[in-house]
Amino acid sequence: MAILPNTSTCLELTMSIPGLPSSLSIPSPGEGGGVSMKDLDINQIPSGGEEECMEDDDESPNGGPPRKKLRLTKEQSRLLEESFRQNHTLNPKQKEVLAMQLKLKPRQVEVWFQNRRARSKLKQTEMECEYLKRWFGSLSEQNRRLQKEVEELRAMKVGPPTVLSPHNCEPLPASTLTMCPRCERVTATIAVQQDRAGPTTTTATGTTTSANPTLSAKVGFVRPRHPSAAC
DNA sequence: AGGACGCCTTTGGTTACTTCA
DNA sequence: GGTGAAGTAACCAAAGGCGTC
Repeated sequence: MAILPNTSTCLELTMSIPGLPSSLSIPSPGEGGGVSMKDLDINQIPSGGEEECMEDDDESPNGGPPRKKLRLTKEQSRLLEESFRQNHTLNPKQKEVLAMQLKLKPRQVEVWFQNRRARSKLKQTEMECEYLKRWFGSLSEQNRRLQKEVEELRAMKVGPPTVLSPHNCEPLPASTLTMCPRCERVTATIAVQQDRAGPTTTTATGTTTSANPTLSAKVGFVRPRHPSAAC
């Protein structure tokens, strides 16, 4: 059975649905019954027509009837979601069972899982994108603060921070600061020269502190969500 | 080699919403 | 202001190609 697509009106089914009488028309929203297209379950199988849902007539190689659009029922979606929560992939047996349960073809279940995985991944990517944006924002802010601090230090005519070698405590050029590839923290030792208060030497694996808060130099940053607490 | 499977991209149908006469 | 047609965007099932095992 095939109903010619009728895209000009929503009052009639615009696709052929196995098991659905061809004369079936759907009242528009507002018409008697108050059933909207969205509420209407076009896959609802009329009594006696269940098997036809699995009818293998939608493979439309060249020349065949136009592809049909299936809309899963709420119950089917719910069950699929439920089983997706338990397992993101199905083995053939699970697929078969689920398909039987849902009165769908195994291929349909397979496709649903495929699309569902894709949606999950998209969502995940979007979340990561948001996270990176926020991280970038906080780094920019941190950078801005540090620049400001540098300005302040320069204004106070304080010499540049001296980095001491962890081995012999000899001063190192700042360019030899190394960053841990894993946690991205600077691991050099930093001595901040201070007027009057004398040098404050700290290990700069994270933040340095100083008696004078305005002279504290934050070196490196703690990347959020780092898997391990310590380097 | 070839079959099964998953991923990716694209296609096409449906629906909700907006605009305009 | 209410109404219906046309246009548009978003969503999603499905197809097809490709890589991997």
